[in-house]
Amino acid sequence: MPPSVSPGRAAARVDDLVRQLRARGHRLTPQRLAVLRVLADSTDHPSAEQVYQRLRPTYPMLSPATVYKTIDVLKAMGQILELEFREGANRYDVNIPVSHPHLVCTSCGRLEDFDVAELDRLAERAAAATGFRVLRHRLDFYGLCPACRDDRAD
Amino acid sequence: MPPSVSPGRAAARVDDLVRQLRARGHRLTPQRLAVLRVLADSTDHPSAEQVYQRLRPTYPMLSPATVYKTIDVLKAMGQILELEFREGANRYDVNIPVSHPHLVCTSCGRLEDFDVAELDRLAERAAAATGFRVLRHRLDFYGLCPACRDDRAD
DNA sequence: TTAGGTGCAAATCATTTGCAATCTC
DNA sequence: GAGATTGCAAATGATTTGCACCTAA
Repeated sequence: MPPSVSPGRAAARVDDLVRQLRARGHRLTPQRLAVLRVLADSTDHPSAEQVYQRLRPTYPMLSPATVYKTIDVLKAMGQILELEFREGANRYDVNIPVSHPHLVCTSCGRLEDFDVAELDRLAERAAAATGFRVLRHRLDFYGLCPACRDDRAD
Repeated sequence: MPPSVSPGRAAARVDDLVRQLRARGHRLTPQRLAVLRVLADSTDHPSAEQVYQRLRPTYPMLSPATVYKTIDVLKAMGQILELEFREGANRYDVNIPVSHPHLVCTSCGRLEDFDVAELDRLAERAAAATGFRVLRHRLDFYGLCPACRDDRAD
């Protein structure tokens, strides 16, 4: 069973997203609502494929393309954070849709948040030093999570 | 004309890589040497395709697969840093083959180094706080480089 | 009624791989 | 001469897209 956020918070986030979709003239289909619910309920940064797999038992008619298209709409609204990976699928976070650091286990794929207060200051410094207009960032630490570290009997 | 490092430094790096290849029992073909030279001579973090294009005039017989395979060997030796991008090609740095921060222009693809002294400390803090064994990291700031910022008439 | 949405299947595109021919050592 | 390397072409795999049908508003 994948980890989830408190039911109340997830529901509130879904309501929030539904309101924003409607405000943009989007429709609310059962498939789209189901995708929103899975995303809002997850803390493990699922891939599109994982969202699809979690919904298949309940929505056998769902297609992967619909999951991707729903994610596209959320991206256009700036309401989902996409973590791109060339090998393996992209991972998503609809609960904290702005740039923030992560720890990534290169063995099992576990992906968790990690707070770094000074990041914004670093971004400002980078902008000032180079003349770039910095709009977002990505800070990932890659390695082995506790479980995978122990498996490798160190 | 792509930016390049000082001829002496690039040549020394090529010599270094050639030595390491030989030590591992690899052979030195004209194609492979040419790829090493382009990589060592570049500061703009070229993609495999860009390496291929830069060599085509001089080595019309070269194939993209050979560029990829040479990069694979360098990866196995830990002598090249690979920056993965899901959309667009991966970018490479053979001159500083360890994790270090970058600024990335999302408009023109410009990619340059940026030093952040406190990063190692942050990595240690992340490791201590979560139990992960942190092996490498990635810090990218995304935005508009000075030229692209001005183009958008702000 | 009518855009927007869905789902299938085909297309995309950087990268990888199988394999016969060709080189380096 | 042996084994690594090359280059072509086909395969891969996550994601995107075209399009006929459907359905929420």
